[in-house]
Amino acid sequence: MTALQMPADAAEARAVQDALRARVVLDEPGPPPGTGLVTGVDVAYDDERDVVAAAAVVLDAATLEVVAEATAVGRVTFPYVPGLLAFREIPTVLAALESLPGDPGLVVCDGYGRAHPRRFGLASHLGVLTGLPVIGVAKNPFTFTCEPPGPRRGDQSPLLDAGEEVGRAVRTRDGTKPVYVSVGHRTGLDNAVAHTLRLARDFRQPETTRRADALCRRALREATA
DNA sequence: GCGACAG
DNA sequence: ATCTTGTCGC
Repeated sequence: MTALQMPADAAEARAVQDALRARVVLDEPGPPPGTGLVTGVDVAYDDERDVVAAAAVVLDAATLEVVAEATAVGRVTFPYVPGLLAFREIPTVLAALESLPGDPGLVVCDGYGRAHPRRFGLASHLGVLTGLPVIGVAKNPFTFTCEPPGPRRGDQSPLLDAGEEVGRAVRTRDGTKPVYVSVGHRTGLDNAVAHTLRLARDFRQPETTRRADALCRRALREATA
């Protein structure tokens, strides 16, 4: 496990990303969808008090039942800067992941992996630091472009950065806005999309994200109260 | 120079 | 991310 480097400013943060990018593994397919464990991670903030809470929720990939969960609370140590989200979220997310009783399996996080100005978004960063397979599922296209996917669940279209496919817009529910999937670490894009569709069985967002979102909000509320 | 911009 | 009521729809 590589330690997180906390840069002093944005320029240093970009340098860290450029240095770590070479460690991303893109030639592994990743765990087969529907088997083993999948872990959702998410973070909630109280900007008034500078408090951040993270949650990691482990699901059985076949049944989507919760099998373990952990939370961590910390101080905000980096501002939100587009392209540098990882430095704001990762310290507390790592603490939550390390509190889990066992192996997390595939990690699913909010935001992007390869779909990033320097090809090193949150999902890539988290993957390199932990060594785990990680994918990113975001709720909007960031700075990238794509044709709208077809209207039905499972329809998808490439997410493009100057003509290069950096992710996929995926319709997880008929007639609802797509989600944006990209690879973080040790996972292929087609497999990441397959995982996303299995996890988004009942709602637009993956069940991992929904569970982690609810848990980190609760942890923040309890830490702040 | 200006606007846009994961969470 | 977060601030926030009611409201439309399955």
